[in-house]
Amino acid sequence: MNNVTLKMLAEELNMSPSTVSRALRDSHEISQETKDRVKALAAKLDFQPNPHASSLRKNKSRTIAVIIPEIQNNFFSQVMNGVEEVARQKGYHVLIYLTHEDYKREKDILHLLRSGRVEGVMISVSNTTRSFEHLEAYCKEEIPLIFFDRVCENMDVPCITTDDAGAAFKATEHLLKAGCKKIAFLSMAGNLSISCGRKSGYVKALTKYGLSGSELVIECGPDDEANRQKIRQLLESEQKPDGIFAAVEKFAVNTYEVSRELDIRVPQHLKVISFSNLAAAALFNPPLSTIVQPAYDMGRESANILFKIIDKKKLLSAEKKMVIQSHLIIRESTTSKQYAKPSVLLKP
Amino acid sequence: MNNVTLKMLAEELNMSPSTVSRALRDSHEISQETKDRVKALAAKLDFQPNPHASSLRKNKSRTIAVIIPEIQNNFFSQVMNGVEEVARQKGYHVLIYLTHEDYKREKDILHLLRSGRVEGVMISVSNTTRSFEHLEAYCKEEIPLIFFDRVCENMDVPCITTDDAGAAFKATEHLLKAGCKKIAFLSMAGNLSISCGRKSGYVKALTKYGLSGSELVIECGPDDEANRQKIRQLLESEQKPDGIFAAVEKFAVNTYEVSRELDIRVPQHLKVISFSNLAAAALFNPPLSTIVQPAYDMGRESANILFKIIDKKKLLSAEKKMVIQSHLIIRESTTSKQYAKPSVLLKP
DNA sequence: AATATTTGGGCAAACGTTTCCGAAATTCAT
DNA sequence: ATGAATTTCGGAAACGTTTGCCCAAATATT
Repeated sequence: MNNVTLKMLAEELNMSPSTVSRALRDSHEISQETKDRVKALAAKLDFQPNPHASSLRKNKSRTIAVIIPEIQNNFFSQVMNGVEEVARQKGYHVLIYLTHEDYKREKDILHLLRSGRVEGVMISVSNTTRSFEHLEAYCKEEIPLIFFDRVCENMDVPCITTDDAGAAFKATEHLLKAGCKKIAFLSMAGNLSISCGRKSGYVKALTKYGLSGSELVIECGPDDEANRQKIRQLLESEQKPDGIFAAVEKFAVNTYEVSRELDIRVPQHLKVISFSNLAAAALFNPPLSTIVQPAYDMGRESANILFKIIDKKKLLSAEKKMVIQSHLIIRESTTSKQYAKPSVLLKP
Repeated sequence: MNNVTLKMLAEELNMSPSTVSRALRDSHEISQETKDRVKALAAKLDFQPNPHASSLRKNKSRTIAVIIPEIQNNFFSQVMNGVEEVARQKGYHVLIYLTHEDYKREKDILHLLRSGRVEGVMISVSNTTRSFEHLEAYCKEEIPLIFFDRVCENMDVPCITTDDAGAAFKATEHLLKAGCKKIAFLSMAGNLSISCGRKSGYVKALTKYGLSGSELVIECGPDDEANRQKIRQLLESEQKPDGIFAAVEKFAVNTYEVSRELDIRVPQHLKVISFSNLAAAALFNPPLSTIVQPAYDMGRESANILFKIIDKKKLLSAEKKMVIQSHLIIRESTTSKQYAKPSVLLKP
C-alpha cells in the first residue's frame, strides 16, 4: 500500500496539511506557486489520498453498487458494460452483487449497503422476491436507488425499463402473421414486472387476432431439465402449439433442445421467438428470431440517472420512468416460407 | 444513510465507545451482560458500523477488485460468478473494472487501486499490454495480486490458468484425426500468454503428425468485419484449410458467418473447433465443437488463493501456479462421418 | 494616512472506529 | 488480611482527510 500521506507531504514542504489538501484540490485560496510545489512533490512521490479517510470525512465513497440476479446472461453483462462506462467517466467505482434469483440474498445485500458504503444502488430484482419491504427499508435510508428492467413500479423510485408489453405484442403478432394458430408463452416463474408486461402483450395480441381464450402460459424456472420436461409435455399434448414465445433466452434454448429430441422441425412444425441478447442467436439451427433489449443503453441510462440523483439534480419526469425500445430481429425460426437460404439473412 | 453511530449507542447506554465497540465484536474483556445490552440496542436501532471509519482505522477495506478485459464474454462472466461466490462467503465486496482490452485503461485502473481501496486484485491482462511495468509498480505497493487466465509468467505472482497448450494440442489432434490435412489457427493479436500457449499446442500437434511447416496462423482482433475479411481471404486462397481452430469463441462465430456466406459446409468442407464457454454452442448450425475452460472454478480458485494471501497464509507451491484442466466437447462441427442425427448428440 | 478588503495559509476540530494503556473492582492464592 | 492476578471497563490517541475559523500580511479604498 502506498504509504505516503498528506501529512508527510506537508512536513516535507514545511506547510500545514490543510494547505497541502487545498493545493491539491486547486483551491483559490492557495497561491499558484504553492500549488506548483505541492503538486510537484505529490507527483514525485506518487501520492494518492487515502480513500477511506476521504470517504469518512466527506461522507462520499465514490462508489455505486449494481445488484443483479445473475451475470451469466448477456442482458445483464451488457448492462454492466454500460454502467461501468458511465461510472468510469465519472470517476466512480462499481461494486457488483449477485442475488442468484434468491430473495434472501437480495435482502442481505441491501441490508449490507445501508451503511454508507455506496452512494447509490441499481437493482434488478430477483424473481423470487414477493415482498418489497427490504427495498422500502432501504429507501428510508435515503441512499439513491433505481430499478432497471425488473422493477417495482409502485415504489417512488426511478425505473429504467424496456417496452416489454409492446415488444411482446409485436413478437406474438409476428408469430400470428407467420401462420401460427396456437401460441404458447414460456414465462418466468414469479411475479416480476417483466413477466407481467410480456404476458400482457402476448394476451393482447391474441385478443386482437380473435384468439382470446387460447392463452397457453407455461411457467419455467432455473432448472433446465425441469423446463425441458414441461416443454416436452406441452409439445406432446393434445393442445400442441405451433408457436412458442419464450420470455427469456434460456427457455428458447430449452425449446430447441426438446424440439430436436422430439424431431419437431423449426420453423416448419414449430416457430420460436424469444427475448434474447445473445449475438450468436444468428448461428443457431435454425437462426433464432429474437427480441433484443437495449441492454447497454439501459445500463448507461440507469447509471446516468443514478448519478443525477447522487448529484442532487432534478430529474425530468421522463427520467423517472424511462422506457427504451426493444426491437425484433426476424430470423428463420419464425419464417413462414420455405427454409430460406441462410446466407441471405446473414449478410452484414 | 444510516445515521446511528457507535458513539450514539454508547451515550444511550451510558458506556464508552470503546466498550460498545468491544461488545459488538464479542471481546472477551466485556461481560456477557454488557454484551447483551449493547447488542440488543444495536439490533433495535439497526446499527451498522461505518465502513469507512472502520477501513481507515484498521486499514482493511474488505474489498477486492477484479480487472477483466470485457464482461460480455461467457468465460469472464463465469469467472465473476465464481469470484463473487467466494467473496460473499468471506464477507468481502467485489469491485469490477473493465479494460476493454486497452492497455491505458488497465494502467489507469491499477494506478487507482494503489491507494488502499482494495485488499487485493485479480487481473486477466488485456491483449494490448506489451509492457508489464504498471503491474510491477503495483506489486511494489505490496497489495496482493494474482493473475488468472491471461497471465504474466515471469512475475513472481500467483497464476491460475488452464492447460492452454495441452487443450490446444488435443483440439488440433482431434481435427487431424477427423481427417483434416491443413489446419489454420485463428489467434488473438498481441502477445498474451494464452495465445502463445494455444499456438504452441497447435504447432506441437502438427509436428507430431508430421505436418510441421504447414502452420497457418491468422491474427484476428476485436473488429468482426476485419476478422471476416481475413477469414474470407483465407478460405478463398490457394492454401484453403479444411480445418479451423479458433483461439476464442468470437473467431469461431466469424468463421461460421463467412462459411455461410461462401457456402462452405461445416463439417463436410471445413471443420471448426474453438475455445468457448458458450452453453448455446450445442445449438449452432452445426453444433460447435468446443474446448471449454473451467471458468467458474478458475474464478473460485483465484479468489481462494487471493484470500489466502490476504490472510497471510502460506501458499502451497501448487497454488503459486495452478493449472485447471479444460476439456473438449466434440460436436458436429468436427465430425468426420456423415452428418449425424442431431438428437443423438444432444441427449442429456 | 488610516481603514477596509483581499490574499495566503495555519490551527484544530471534526468524520466514526479501533486499540493501547491503565484503572477500578473483584477474585484468588498465600 | 495482604498482595497478586483477573475481570471489566473508560480515556484518549490514532487512522488520513477535509474544512470552519482565524490571523497575518499585502493590497486596495477612502
